[in-house]
Amino acid sequence: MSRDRDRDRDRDRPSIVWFRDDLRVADHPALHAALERGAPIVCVYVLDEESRGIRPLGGAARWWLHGSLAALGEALEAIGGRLVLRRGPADRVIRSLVDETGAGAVFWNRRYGGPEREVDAGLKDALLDDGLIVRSFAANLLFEPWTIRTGQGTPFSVFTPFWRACRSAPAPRHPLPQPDAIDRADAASDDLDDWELLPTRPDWAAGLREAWTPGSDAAHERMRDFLDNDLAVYAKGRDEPAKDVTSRLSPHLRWGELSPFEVWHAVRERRSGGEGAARFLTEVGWREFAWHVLFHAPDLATTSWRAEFDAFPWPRLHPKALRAWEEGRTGVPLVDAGMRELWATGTMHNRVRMVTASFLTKNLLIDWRRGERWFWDTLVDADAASNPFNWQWVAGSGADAAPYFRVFNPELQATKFDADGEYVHRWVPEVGTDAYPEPIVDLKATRAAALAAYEHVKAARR
DNA sequence: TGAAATGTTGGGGCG
DNA sequence: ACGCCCCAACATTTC
Repeated sequence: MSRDRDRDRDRDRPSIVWFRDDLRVADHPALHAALERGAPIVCVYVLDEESRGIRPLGGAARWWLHGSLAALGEALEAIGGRLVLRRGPADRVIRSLVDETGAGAVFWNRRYGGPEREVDAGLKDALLDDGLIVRSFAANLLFEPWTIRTGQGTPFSVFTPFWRACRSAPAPRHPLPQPDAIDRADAASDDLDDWELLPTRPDWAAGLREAWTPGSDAAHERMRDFLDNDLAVYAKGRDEPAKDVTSRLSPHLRWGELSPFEVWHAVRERRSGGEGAARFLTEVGWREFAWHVLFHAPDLATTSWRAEFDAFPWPRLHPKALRAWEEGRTGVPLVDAGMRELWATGTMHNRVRMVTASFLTKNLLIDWRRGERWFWDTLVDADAASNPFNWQWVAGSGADAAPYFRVFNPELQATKFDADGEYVHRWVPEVGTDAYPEPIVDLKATRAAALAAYEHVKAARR
């Protein structure tokens, strides 16, 4: 810190704050640091579809990003700032922005995906070589992935001890205050509409608009609503998809409209929430665990975390079966309800995600990567860690995964968690009529076939 | 954060 | 009164 101060001889040269998966103003350490530095600030977001290994955003994600950037722009303008939009390879874009503005410092909050870390590390080196101040901050995870280690010094591969270690680590810091004024430096900006993040032909986003409001204000409002009304019944109600008792905070966290530090402390302050509060924080813990695992296995979206799963004999893909699953036409009511909810709203209830994923990988015997891709394209909350992590969890190839032989029976799951059929009828109104098709596969027979195929994995382990 | 098969137990009907 | 059978309820094992 003091070294930075010594270096920072030109303290009137602007600071650049590079916004990424942290589209908020409150509890934003990089912005906070820039304000403390004192020089005028350039706030920038870079749409990077070119850097090596960066995964292109899915359609639902692009829709969300548009709304979130618009909201962030307004939030910054409300305190005298402005959001500059640029497009291109991030290292080149940021460096040219430094040249244009004569910036003396660049601040950002850390990313944890493999390709993103490479971009950031390369840029940091280049900027330091040019004599700039460069600082990165912990903002989007409660626990930096490399700080949580087993007694052997290795990364965790099982959730429960991981979360126990987190709980005994230094407590997450308190959120930073919301800034009230920004002294801004100007730079040319793209027009958000020119990025064409929103769907046009066809406009499939009507259901998303109805279900969601991207942006930090809506995120904070949703959190308060959840804590006030749902936390008390969360522990029991979270498993029933017809009840709207889940937090629905995942996309807001995905885009950093809300920080996990804000969530952590808001929940802790309502410890009277009791069982619901503890349970909800455990779910936040699974998010942390997914990033911990991804940090140590950056190719999680393409490679089995358990190497022996490479021996799994996935049959040749039946495109019609995949398509039926994607479109909610499998003839299995709970599966179709979930897939239709996903397509319509960009989200799916957690329990139904497990059921639909189990059905794809075990009843249809389709590689989990296919499902992961579809969810990546259609979910508003898919991130580089949670999406592949949870797919591998269901498939059995992942860290602390459900054993492969755990096959969900969609009919039994429906009777257990949607007993009166409310959720199914909401999304599949024609169920029970002639208009609804027979199941495309026999649940019992395909379950047996999946278990038989799994024998190859067991053999490979030996 | 399974499901199904298999095993065990105990109440009650019945001859 | 007693043994036998059935079967639900629950527990354990297996995949």
